Amino acid sequence: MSKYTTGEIAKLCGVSVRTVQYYDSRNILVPSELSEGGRRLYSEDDLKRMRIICFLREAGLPINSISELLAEEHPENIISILLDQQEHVLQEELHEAQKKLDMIDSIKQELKELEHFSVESIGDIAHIMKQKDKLTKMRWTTVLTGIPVTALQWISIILWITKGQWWLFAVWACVAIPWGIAVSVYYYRHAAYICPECHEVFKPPFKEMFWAYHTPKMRRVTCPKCGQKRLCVEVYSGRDGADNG
Amino acid sequence: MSKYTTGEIAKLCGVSVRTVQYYDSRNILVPSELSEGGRRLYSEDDLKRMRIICFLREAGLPINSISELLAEEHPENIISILLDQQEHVLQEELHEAQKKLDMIDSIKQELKELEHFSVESIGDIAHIMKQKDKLTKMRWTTVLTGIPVTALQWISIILWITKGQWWLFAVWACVAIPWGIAVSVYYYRHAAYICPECHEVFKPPFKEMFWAYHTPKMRRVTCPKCGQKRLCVEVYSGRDGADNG
DNA sequence: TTGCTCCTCACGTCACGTGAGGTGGC
DNA sequence: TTGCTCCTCACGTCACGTGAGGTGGC
Repeated sequence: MSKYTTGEIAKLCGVSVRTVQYYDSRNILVPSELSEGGRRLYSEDDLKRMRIICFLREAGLPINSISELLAEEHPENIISILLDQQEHVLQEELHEAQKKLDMIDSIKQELKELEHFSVESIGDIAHIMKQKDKLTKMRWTTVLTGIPVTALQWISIILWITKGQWWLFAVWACVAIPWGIAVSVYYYRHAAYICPECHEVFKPPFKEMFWAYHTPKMRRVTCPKCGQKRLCVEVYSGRDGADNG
Repeated sequence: MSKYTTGEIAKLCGVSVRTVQYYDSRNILVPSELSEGGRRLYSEDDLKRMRIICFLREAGLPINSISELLAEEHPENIISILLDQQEHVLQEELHEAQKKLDMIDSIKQELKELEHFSVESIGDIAHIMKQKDKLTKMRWTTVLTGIPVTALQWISIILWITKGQWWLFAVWACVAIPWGIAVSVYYYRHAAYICPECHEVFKPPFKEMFWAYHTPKMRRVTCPKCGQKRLCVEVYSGRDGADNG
């Protein structure tokens, strides 16, 4: 029976000498013999055991679990449980990593759209991203309730021109005016803006916001903190107060 | 200016009190004030900084990197680098987790096919899985080189029966016999078997192997260690000796 | 006075990596 | 004798979690 040294076992199993020593200290793989000088000597069976340990470690099983498994009289009872648990853990890890990757992609995207970058911009990006879903939902609500109103508008105009039926246009006006008011109030309530200079999150007065120049994502409003009128990124705001988001 | 306690900062940022204290000890978020009793008091700016830290931590950035980023005069220079690095790290993690999941699935698959399970079976599974690709390749080589030989066989038989042309069959025989020998030798050289009882990896004599009953994955051969004739799982073996795999 | 919160040690986590300083074995 | 390998401490990693024992602040 040939005997293997620590280094040989390590090389055969593709791990470091320290790892082999560590498994001894943890009583997971104790050498079957010691030389007179105190060196570890491993048997053929030890090597087989080490191969099993390394294989299970490659699947990510913690050494405690491996230790229990190898000590078990009836390993068939727990191997399936261990594998199922580990599968669960790994799927969690997978989702975690994927979530973080998505975050990083979003941050990169936002970074591109920023003009002046500072540390506080990261806070703005965080704010924008955390409220992104709600903001998107709010915008869709506005657009979707607008579709029937707009449709009614065009139909009524066409009917008025082609057939002289003005009453449908009157109906449209009766619907469109309350709708316009409701949507404006709803939008005002849930929108806030981030100042690109001082990074304040604020709500401008209704009148200013209503008439302000805007793009799909920005609006030209006055920051109450620095007093400047700038193009500010729109974000969702749960309440009327902007500070407690 | 309102001041926040450790617990308030923790709650507002969704972390533990210990985490807030830890960031102080690591000089990442030092409270801007201390009470007379030695309690940490955080300002509004501290809260903003904490939110940035937590946001970057959620993306998985290490606190050292966050610390450097926040200390930097021109963070725009390093934020992109940090994000790229982190993206790399996360993609690695993703692949690692996926690899481990695949392994676990394979182990589960092999477990189902085993009859008697013991700790050593795990070693067998490891052996089977590590050589799986090579074994598959070997089997495909056999099958693919066999296709033209078989095609020639049928064509020559049909020609002989329908048109009485026997010479193509003679050509087939001249090809098929060397091919059969070559394939058998090749297969014998690269196949080994695992005894389901004593878990020995061995090569039976050519003659026994050639005539033995077999299924696609198993062959009924005699284990040289325990001396029993059993259905043994076929594995790939690099050399003639079975021990040094 | 009573809860609640916060404070500082100080050790634990997980599977090793990395020296330091010394020695076995060919 | 000279390399090479191996030995045992013992500390470091990473971002906190978890008590212990004590105290601030309403």
